[in-house]
Amino acid sequence: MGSTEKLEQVIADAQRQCQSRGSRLTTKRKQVLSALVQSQKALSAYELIDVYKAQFDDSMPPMSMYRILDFLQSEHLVHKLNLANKFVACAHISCDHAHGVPQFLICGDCNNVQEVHIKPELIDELRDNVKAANFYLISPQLEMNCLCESCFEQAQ
Amino acid sequence: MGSTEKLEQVIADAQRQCQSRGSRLTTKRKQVLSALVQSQKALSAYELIDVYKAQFDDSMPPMSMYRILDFLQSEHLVHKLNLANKFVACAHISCDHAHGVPQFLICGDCNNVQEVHIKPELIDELRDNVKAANFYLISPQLEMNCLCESCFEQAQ
DNA sequence: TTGAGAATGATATAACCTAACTTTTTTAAT
DNA sequence: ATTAAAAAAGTTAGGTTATATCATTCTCAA
Repeated sequence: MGSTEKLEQVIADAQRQCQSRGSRLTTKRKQVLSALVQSQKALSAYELIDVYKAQFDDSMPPMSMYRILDFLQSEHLVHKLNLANKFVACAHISCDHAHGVPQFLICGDCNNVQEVHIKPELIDELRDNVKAANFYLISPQLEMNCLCESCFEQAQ
Repeated sequence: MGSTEKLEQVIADAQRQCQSRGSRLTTKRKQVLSALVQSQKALSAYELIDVYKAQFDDSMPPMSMYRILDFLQSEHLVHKLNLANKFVACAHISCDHAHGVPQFLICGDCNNVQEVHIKPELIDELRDNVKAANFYLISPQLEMNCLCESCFEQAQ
């Protein structure tokens, strides 16, 4: 599957998911998601504004971008990486299986991001830690400060 | 042990640790650490400036606060919580055992923080995930979005 | 077709963080 | 004690990230 078809597939799936949840993937939201899906790395809201400007020849105020990103996060189509204050498209929009807990490997140099899955048993253990401390887990997303292969090699 | 003695103990231990590493826990650094140790919750750099002002009747520019926080982090006396853009004193300054990987449970309502330890086997598994993706782990600190017991009960 | 709610626009500003240069303080060698 | 080097802290300025608030436009269903 070429990258264009893959993008279209992802957008179509996102569209369907929103419909089934009674929310609307408007044109702007679709454009922002599309830009993020195409990006090879995590982007800040302001970087995304620049990409949006370039790609769609239209401006977008920060407020709107943040609102759209909030929406996409609430639909689980986009994740915010707090380690980097940047955003990535969910890597599993077009997957069948239910989404498990994501573990994000973030390259501190180039902001390249890998989204991998975590074994449920592992999550259970983390949950046990939480419970033992009398806390209640809201969202178990994990983010880890890494170097990707090429940045790691350059650092040697 | 009362809270005053505990504080003094922690500061003394921090002092010793810095000395043994050839770094200096200056008066200002000590004051900032002390304020953080006494705080029941995570504080932002600017909140910490206010606390510092109130407690020591002295002002501190943001730049200085960030520098001091950088220093304290490099000495492993303070952790930055990226989920909240806030800082906490390490909960194990006065512990004998080597510091394992911390897992931070952050109450999204009141910013109360619990620092717990993670089983080494669990970290190993997370590391395996990283390795399998051809990434190289830099820092494995985990942060989890939670509610503390009392905020959880209030939300019901 | 019209009214309610959702989405977006516009403006302003708050909150977080760092670069770069200056001054002060500390340390260690003379 | 004196002084040069290094470390810490001060100062100024500005960049990045994020949100509050009110106004306008769009969309959908009654």
